[in-house]
Amino acid sequence: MPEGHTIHRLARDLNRTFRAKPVEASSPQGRFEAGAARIDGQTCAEFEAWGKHLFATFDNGDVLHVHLGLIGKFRKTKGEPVGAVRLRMSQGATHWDLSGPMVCTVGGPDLIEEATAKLGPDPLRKDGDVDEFIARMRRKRIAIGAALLDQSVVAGIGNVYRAEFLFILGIDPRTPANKVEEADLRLIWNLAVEQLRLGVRLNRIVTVDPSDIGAPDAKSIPKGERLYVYKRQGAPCRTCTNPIEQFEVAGRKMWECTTCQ
DNA sequence: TCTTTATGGTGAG
DNA sequence: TCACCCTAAAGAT
Repeated sequence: MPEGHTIHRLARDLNRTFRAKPVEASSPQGRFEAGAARIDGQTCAEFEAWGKHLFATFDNGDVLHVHLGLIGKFRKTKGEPVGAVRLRMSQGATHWDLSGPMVCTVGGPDLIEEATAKLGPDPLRKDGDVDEFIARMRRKRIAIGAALLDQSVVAGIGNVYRAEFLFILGIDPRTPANKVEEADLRLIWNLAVEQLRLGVRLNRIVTVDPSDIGAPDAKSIPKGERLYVYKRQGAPCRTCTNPIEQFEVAGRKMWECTTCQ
């Protein structure tokens, strides 16, 4: 399920299957027949991610653009398609099935530039720039809790990470973005780099520090203990035991500990 | 077997 | 701010 770490992990895994190899493409569901036909038989140059956007470039310059949205999935399988599969990409007996994407289009070489023009820096990309992040935050009067979801400010953070980052750093989500200290913005960026990288490695979001709950490492933390505040309304804060509160920021559910933040 | 929810985003009013 | 899009899994009955 997709925040930036999911998409970067997908790019990595898809490259292992398809990079420099010819691709078979089809649309079992039938809603992407023309697009699938256009890339069918082409050789994949590379998959790459920018924030929550995923791109595949082919040797002839064509580009596949995928955005999973809230419910999209891109899964590896050896079997027949299950459910509504918009796009199946195959290499030998290995298939990758895409279902429920918000965006699935094929275009020319300019597609990547067009799709990323409005995106802010991505903490997982080599070209991700903390000063650009700070500059974009400086221009925002909206709450920091809303700004972290704004993909034109920073690309790849979603509803789980924003709640968790603000808890970890003890920042009130309602603080206007342009009033957050530059030092704190730097801390947010650095935390995003660290946490999203961990998310890619584990292929899941784990923000809790293992030592906080006596676990040997992040990978071994059981489900239900991996997050500090997300979806934990009423549960005791892992730091101060006060109940976590739920409210809304930018039209999305948000959780916080009013004592720690 | 229902209904609800979801780690996202757009476009209309 | 709201309706809406896409799909599947989890939760309620």
